[in-house]
Amino acid sequence: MSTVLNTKERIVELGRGHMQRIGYHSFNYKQIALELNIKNASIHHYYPSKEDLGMAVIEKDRQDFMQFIQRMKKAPPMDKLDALICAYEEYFKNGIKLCVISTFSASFNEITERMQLAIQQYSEIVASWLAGALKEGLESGDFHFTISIEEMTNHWMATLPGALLVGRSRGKKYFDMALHSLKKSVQSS
Amino acid sequence: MSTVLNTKERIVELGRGHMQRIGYHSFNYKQIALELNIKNASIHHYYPSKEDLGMAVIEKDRQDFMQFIQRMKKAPPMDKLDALICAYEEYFKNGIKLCVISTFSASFNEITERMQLAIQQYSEIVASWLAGALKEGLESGDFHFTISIEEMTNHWMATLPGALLVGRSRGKKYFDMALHSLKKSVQSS
DNA sequence: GTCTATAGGGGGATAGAC
DNA sequence: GTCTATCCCCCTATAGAC
Repeated sequence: MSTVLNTKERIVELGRGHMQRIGYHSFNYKQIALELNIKNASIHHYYPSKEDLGMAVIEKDRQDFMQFIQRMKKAPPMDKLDALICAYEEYFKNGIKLCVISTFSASFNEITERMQLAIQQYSEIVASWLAGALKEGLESGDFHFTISIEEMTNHWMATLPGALLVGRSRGKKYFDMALHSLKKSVQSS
Repeated sequence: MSTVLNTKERIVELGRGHMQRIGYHSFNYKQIALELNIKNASIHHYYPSKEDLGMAVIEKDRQDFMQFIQRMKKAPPMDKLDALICAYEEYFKNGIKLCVISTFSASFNEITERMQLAIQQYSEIVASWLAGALKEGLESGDFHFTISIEEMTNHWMATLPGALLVGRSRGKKYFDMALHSLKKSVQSS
């Protein structure tokens, strides 16, 4: 399944990584151009404006998440959450990236309305999936918590990006601790 | 106690607000210049480089937090946490600002080492104070939780900025919910 | 589809007069 | 301290050749 990416796809992949590491606005075309050994102008051939590339990054991440949902469809609830946490551990390893949603949320007041809307919609997809997994685990007896599913969903939605931010300022120990606490939160509260 | 600010102080205050709303790099001198009815060059008189202003913002916020600590010194533990939460509610009201620590954490990979260090140190101050308040409440019987103080501290350190990010993408309802859950976390877990 | 060349704007920073 | 004027770099974006 190791797919060979064409130039357009590689631009999105590289752009996504840079944006997650340094933010949407600090990212610039030159970084990608160097890595792909092409010129700035060539990137504009695929993505005429930076907003186009930003939208493509959001869309690609959303599609990847939809595939993730599919892959985990029949997995036990705890495996679903573990897989999500694992994704965040990978972000941390690869340069303490933020997730795409928090990357654009951090710049929310300076991105276009189209991008804001895309992020809002993407957020709801993640939240819905999380709520589903939590509900499933609660009903199967795998999870034990007393707060509402909506609250627990929100708890996860806030803690995952929060852990990455804390990891940047306070280091890996506290990033790990936050994820560890998060996992425990579905086992008794 | 309503202090009249001089120009240098007003620059820091305005700069801090802008950085919290749109991020350190997106912030520029012109915005402040317009608000103060002075020219770009005049700001450079007070803060020769943008890094100087960034450092001043971090330092000012740290000092404000130290004063906050002093003010709350004799308050009951729950009042301390309430006051902290109240500060975050104010951030949300005033343009969904991020706190200063998460503002610079979001740009952590593209600020100077001096600024990174200042943010790291500031983070530890906040964490220490939080740990102290949590310990106090635990010993006084005001709080009830079973995880370690360090874990609960970290939980707060991650959730507060996480709530602001979630508030940006999902709206006030979920920001409020996150803070509400946070408050409950010291009352039974 | 990739290149060279360049337009065009933004923004940090400095020099020097007042 | 504040101004005008200007430098200079960076970055997005476009035009047009190959």
